[in-house]
Amino acid sequence: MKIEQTIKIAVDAIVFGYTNQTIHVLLIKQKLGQLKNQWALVGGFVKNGETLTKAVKRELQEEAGIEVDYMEQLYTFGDDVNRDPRFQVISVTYFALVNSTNLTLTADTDAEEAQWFPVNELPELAYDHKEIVQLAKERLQRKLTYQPIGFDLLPTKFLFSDLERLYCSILEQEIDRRNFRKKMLSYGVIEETEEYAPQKSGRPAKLFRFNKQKYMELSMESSGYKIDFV
Amino acid sequence: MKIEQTIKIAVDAIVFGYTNQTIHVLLIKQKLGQLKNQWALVGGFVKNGETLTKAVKRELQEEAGIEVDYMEQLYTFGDDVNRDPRFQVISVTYFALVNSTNLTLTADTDAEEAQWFPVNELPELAYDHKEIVQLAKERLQRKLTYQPIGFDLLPTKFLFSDLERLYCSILEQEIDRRNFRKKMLSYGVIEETEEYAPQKSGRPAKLFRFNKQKYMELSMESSGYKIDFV
DNA sequence: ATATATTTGTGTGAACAACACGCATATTGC
DNA sequence: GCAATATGCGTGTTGTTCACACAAATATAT
Repeated sequence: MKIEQTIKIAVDAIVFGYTNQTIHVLLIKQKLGQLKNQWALVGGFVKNGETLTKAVKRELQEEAGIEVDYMEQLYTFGDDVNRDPRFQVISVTYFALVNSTNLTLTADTDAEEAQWFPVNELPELAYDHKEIVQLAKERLQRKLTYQPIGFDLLPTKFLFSDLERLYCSILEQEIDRRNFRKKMLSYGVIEETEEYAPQKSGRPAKLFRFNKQKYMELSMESSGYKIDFV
Repeated sequence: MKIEQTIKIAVDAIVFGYTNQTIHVLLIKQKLGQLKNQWALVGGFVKNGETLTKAVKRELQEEAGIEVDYMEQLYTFGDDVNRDPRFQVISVTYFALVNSTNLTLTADTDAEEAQWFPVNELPELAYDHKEIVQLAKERLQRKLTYQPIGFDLLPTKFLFSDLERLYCSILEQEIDRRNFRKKMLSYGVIEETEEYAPQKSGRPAKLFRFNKQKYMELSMESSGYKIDFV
C-alpha cells in the first residue's frame, strides 16, 4: 500500500496558571510568517520519531522555557482543512496546568515572546486557537468537579481561602465557604500543616497541603470525589 | 519554515452495537500486509484534503458498509512510535454507536471481512487495538451515566426491560429495576407509546420511545441527567 | 379450569448528601 | 478598647439515593 500524505501533524498546548487570583493562559507572539505579531498557543510540528507527549514538552521548553505540573490530551482538531492557511494541519491539543511557584517564563529562542494572559482578557488569537481555548476552559471547569486538580495550580502550601477563591474563579460562581471547607476536608485529600501564613489582617490562617497518597487511595474506589456547588 | 514530516496520520473507529443482550464490537479481518488474517478495528489513512470525520465515515462505509448513529472523538494515539510496525503512525480514534436495527454489514471491497464480536470475547487484535478498545469500553460505561446514549444502541421502540438489560450489560452490574425505572422516567426523556410488544410470557409490556427534544431541553440546563446505580 | 411460572408495574420508609445559614475566634488598625 | 477583617466550626432543613415487597396480566402445564 502506497501512501502519499501531505497532511502535517502538530501539537498545541493550552497551559493554565493561577496568579493574582485569576486564571491565566500562556500565549506566544508569532515572530515569523504571515501571522507575524499575532498571539497563539504554544505549539509546533511533531518531529519524525518523536512521540506526541515529547513534542509538546519540547515546544513548551523551547518557546516558553517552562515545565508543566499536569498534562493530558484535550482534543484533536482536524475537521477544518483550512485551519492553518498554509496547508492542511492536524493539531493534537494538550491541556496543562502549572502551579503558581513555577510560572516564570524564559523563552530562550529570540524568535518568540511568551506571556501570561488572564483567561477573560485574551487578545485575538491566530488560527482556530480561540476555539481550542474555549474547549480547554470547559474541560478545566468540568475536571475541577471530579478531580482535585486545583493543587496543580497552587503552591504546595496554601491557604484554604486561596483554594476556595481558585474554585470560585474557575467555576465563575459563588460557593459557600463553610460547605466547601467541610466537604473538602471530609475527603481527607488535604491536610493542615502547623505553619501559619504571613499575617495581613483578621484571624491568622493555617497553611494546608495536598495529600497525594490519600487521593490515590480515594481514586482507586471508583469515583469517591465530587464537588459541585450551586 | 521547512517541514520534512514522514509521520502518517490514520483514523480508527470503535463501533459498538447491541444484539442478543450483549455489546458487540465491529472488527475487520486484515487481508493484506504482514498482519494478514489478524483482526483489527475499522480504520485507515486520511486522504489529503479530507477531514478526520469524513475519513472515518468513509472507512466505515468502505470496510463494513455501515453508517453509525452516534460518533465522537475518543483519543489520539501517538505516544508509541512503533505502534504500527511499518512506520510511525498517529491514529485519531473515534467512538461510535449503531442502533440495533442497523447492524447489517456489507463489506463491499473483497479485501476485507467485517464481523461483530461480543465485547468480552474478542480475538487477538492487531497493533495496539486492544488498548484502544479498552479505553472505548471505559468511555462507554462512563458516558452512559451522564448521557442517554443507550438510545443509539436500541431500536426506536423498545421495552423498558431491554433498556435495563442494556445498562446492566454495559455497566457489568446488577441494578434495581424499580429505582432504575423511576429515575429514568423522572427525567422525561423516554415516553411510553400505546403499542405493546409481541408476547412471550408474563404481563404484556408497553413499548417506549426516546424523546430527543426533551433531552435537548434537559441538557441545556447544565447537567440535569445522571445515572449511577451501585 | 385451575394452578404455576413469568414478566411488568407501582409505592414507601430509612439513610445519606446537599444546602442554607449564624455565631464564636483571633488578629490588624485606629 | 473598639471596629473591621478573615478564619473556623455546627446545626437544621431539604432533597436524593437506596433497599425492599407486593399486585397485575399474561403464557404454560396439568
